[in-house]
Amino acid sequence: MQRGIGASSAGRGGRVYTVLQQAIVDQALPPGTRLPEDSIGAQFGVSRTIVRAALQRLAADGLVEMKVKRTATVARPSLEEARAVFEVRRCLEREVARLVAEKWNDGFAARLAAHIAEEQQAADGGDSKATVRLAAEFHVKLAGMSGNPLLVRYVTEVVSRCSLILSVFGRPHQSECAIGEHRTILEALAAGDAARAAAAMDHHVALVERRGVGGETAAEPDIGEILARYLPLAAVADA
Amino acid sequence: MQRGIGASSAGRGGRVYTVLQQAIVDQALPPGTRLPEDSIGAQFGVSRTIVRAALQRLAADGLVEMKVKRTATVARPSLEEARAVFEVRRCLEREVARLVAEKWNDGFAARLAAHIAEEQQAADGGDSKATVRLAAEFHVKLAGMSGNPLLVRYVTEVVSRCSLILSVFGRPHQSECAIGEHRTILEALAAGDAARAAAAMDHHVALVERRGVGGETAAEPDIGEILARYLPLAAVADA
DNA sequence: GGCGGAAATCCGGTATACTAGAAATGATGT
DNA sequence: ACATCATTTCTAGTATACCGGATTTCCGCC
Repeated sequence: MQRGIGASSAGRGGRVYTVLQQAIVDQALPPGTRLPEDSIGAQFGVSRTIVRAALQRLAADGLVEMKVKRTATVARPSLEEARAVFEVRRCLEREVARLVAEKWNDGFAARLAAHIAEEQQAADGGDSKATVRLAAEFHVKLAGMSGNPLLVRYVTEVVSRCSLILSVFGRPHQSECAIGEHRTILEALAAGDAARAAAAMDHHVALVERRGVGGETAAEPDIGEILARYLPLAAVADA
Repeated sequence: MQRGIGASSAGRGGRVYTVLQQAIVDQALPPGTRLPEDSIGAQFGVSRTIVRAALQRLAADGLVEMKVKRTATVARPSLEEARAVFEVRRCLEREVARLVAEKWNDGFAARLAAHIAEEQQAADGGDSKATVRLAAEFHVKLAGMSGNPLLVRYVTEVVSRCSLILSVFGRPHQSECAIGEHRTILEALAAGDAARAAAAMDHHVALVERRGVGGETAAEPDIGEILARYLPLAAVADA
């Protein structure tokens, strides 16, 4: 599993799209980062045409913001957007759980068990980047088992956006998906209990949301307040 | 309400996108229709760059097919795709019903009643094109009332695709959305009964699917079988 | 007369040139 | 010393040129 979340289409533009998407969900490119078409094109050895197409796709996915005549930036989701995305995600993933339970077979069980083992290994090894990526892939893999390509597309999109959201609102270096919760889902599916699987999934997504966005209103990152917190340090540095 | 389903973004490319989308869901451009970038650009007085971007968006929406090095065409959904789209649509619209029931208020009631009246008027006037368009807009409007922009986007997409699907599999000139079913949904919402509203919506979408795609497997349009049906006619013509 | 291949044509993929608007930088006056 | 305005630079929007692959057309051959 070298690939990230989305298997891209066009050979050339697809590369740019995939790399950018991975970089964004991996938080290698934090929200607000400028994404000038020229420099990115130079980086990849392609023209602006290609980069532009990739950025437009990313914008459609909600991962980058493209305002007219302004340099594209990595999206900085608002709290409302975050809630909206999680709301849709819960709805979609409940359906995924239902459908996968319906179509359940031993191959699924084996694949998911292997995936969870991989997650455990990454977590044990302290590889937090891999942990986050594998957690997201768990959900996409599950969606794939529903046999519904549109559902896969939507889940992929919504999971990616959740990663971005967590990078804005979540406490850093916190594993978003408790592996145990994935195990619980797998168990419910293996038991052939669609309702329990859907409930477990719903609960899991709710927990991810709570861990990431938090129960309170948590206010937009206020630049003034942040700087104020640094004033004492500046005073020390001055002395 | 002059606009069709999607309010587009960029002034220039948005125009092309919107017009093409409308033309496709109105079945003015039947599935399989070639969409050469040059001629479309000439038509709109813009360059291929713009048209290409619009086509790419449409392709992402599942309304056009873009294979490499091949002229884009209006998508011709397969039966499996059709089922997949309806499956997701049911899931999304159930959620819409739930959410709208939660946020219900008199303004919503008035707006929906007015919309349904418009539908009735179009149906009475025998304007089948308007009837179809208004039926689709009912669902998008409802989604808008959920207050969830992502949900609106997904519902819009999925409803558009359903229109296209019905144009392939549905009997022609059949009103897809019985207006009575819309009224039933409105009543359930007005009664503040979220569960009943969700059920009514689910039932409605299921009916739309049944009317369009049909209950049986109905097999892909088999070119051989279709031609065979014409053989007797050819014999007569020969005589 | 229908079939297969070569030439001509069409058309999509990509790079690039040009324009103009936005942001950054520096100059000028109070 | 600061604010305002001019200038310069950066970069997005769009058109267009060029290339190569796909499609069609047409001609000669069986």
